[in-house]
Amino acid sequence: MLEKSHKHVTCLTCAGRKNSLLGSLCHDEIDHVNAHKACNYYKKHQSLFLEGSFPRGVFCINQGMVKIFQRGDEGKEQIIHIAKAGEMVGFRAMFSESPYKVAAETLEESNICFIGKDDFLNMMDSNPVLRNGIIKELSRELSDRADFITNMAQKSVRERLAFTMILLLDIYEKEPINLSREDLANFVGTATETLIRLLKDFKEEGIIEVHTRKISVLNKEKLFAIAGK
Amino acid sequence: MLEKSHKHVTCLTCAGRKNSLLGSLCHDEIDHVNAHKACNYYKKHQSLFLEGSFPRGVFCINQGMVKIFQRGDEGKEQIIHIAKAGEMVGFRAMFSESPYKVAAETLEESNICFIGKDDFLNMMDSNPVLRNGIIKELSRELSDRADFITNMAQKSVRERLAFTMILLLDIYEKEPINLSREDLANFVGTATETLIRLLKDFKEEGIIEVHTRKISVLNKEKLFAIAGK
DNA sequence: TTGAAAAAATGACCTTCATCATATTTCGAA
DNA sequence: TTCGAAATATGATGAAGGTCATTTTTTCAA
Repeated sequence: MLEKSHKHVTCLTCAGRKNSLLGSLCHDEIDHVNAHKACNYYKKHQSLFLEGSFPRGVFCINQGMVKIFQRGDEGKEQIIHIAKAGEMVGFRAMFSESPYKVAAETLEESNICFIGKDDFLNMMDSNPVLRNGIIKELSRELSDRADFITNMAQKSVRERLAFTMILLLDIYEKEPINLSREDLANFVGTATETLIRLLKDFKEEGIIEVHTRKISVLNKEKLFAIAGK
Repeated sequence: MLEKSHKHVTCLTCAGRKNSLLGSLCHDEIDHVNAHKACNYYKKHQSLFLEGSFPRGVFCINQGMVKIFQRGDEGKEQIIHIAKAGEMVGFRAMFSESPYKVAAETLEESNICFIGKDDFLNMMDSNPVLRNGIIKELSRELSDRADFITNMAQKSVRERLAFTMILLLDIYEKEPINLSREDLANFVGTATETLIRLLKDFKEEGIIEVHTRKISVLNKEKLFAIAGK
């Protein structure tokens, strides 16, 4: 259980920061962020921002997990990305100076800090390493999304599930994957029923092990083989 | 017919530049780009770069059209984007410092200039407007790709075709859409046969008019209605 | 601990769309 | 201008996967 008070989390000791976009900050910059940011505890299934709302800054995940998704015409969610500790969320729309086209919601209880738009932009102006890191990150994500699109267009649901599970292995690391069947289906881009049937197949093929909602991968190689490349 | 010699196209008079990312360049900068860039005439179906190759700079389309695509496992192309005059191509992979994950090929004869990586990066360092324009552009594209993914996941081929035709209207402006059925299918993400059948439906419904390969939209509103939102 | 609601699972059915085969039209080079 | 190749078009068929209905399991709050 995380600390529920809005206790200040300091960037200095933030475990995720080292390898994050803010890894390049000098002491002065960290002090400034620390002084100006807001820290918040989020329950499971709490919203960070909604589609259509206007970005006021960026969210920095200290602990927890956040799904980034779009709602299609009939309200079905399409999950675009799952962000974990150390990742920053919400800066894409901020740069494009337009309302969010995606929404963000915690998947589990989380500690998330908020850095105001002006503070962040000023920091970017004065810190070329941060700036270049962000450009690099945006480019990398564009490339990931091209893959995502091609997968969607050309692969079967079974192949996409394997691909998605490989992604989730990176996100959950040693932990078993802990997503609702619905969220998993909305990430793969399929119906919940179809997803459940495929999970059963994977289970019978010895690829995964399931304990209620938690999924552990037993055979990563098979997943790669199914996902193709 | 375009000029086939590798005659130098000057940025000063380049029609596309005003509204492009390079619109903010001052005289000195334009002179510098002009002096250092290479201009090339490309035939139809000529490659700018291949998946897996290493970015050495950016391509700037003076005239013509370029498809950006990925090849899936069985060699089928998925078109991610179609770039037209004024657009720059190839800078995403350059920033991410990794090989191209997409390929680029002309759809028609084109004049395309090339700016070397170092020249371009130097310019970005010294020109904040250019820099911010690029960050904004990258962010905008990320948002477009999220839409693309959601469409792929949740819409029928018919709906996606309508959506794609709306995109193509913007790209081709007053001109009729002039893409092979195969390219169109690879943009929508479907089989060529399915695409042809749907085009026939659209024709019978009075939404489009077809002269051999050229497609004119007669009823944009219906397209919007079919595409949904 | 229990009972109600949510999530997961299973079955039956049917639509969409990919695939394969083949015919027809268009294009481009000789 | 013609011929061969590529692109476009059409038909038949089947599989993948979506939808709806129902059951079973899990979760969570009283």
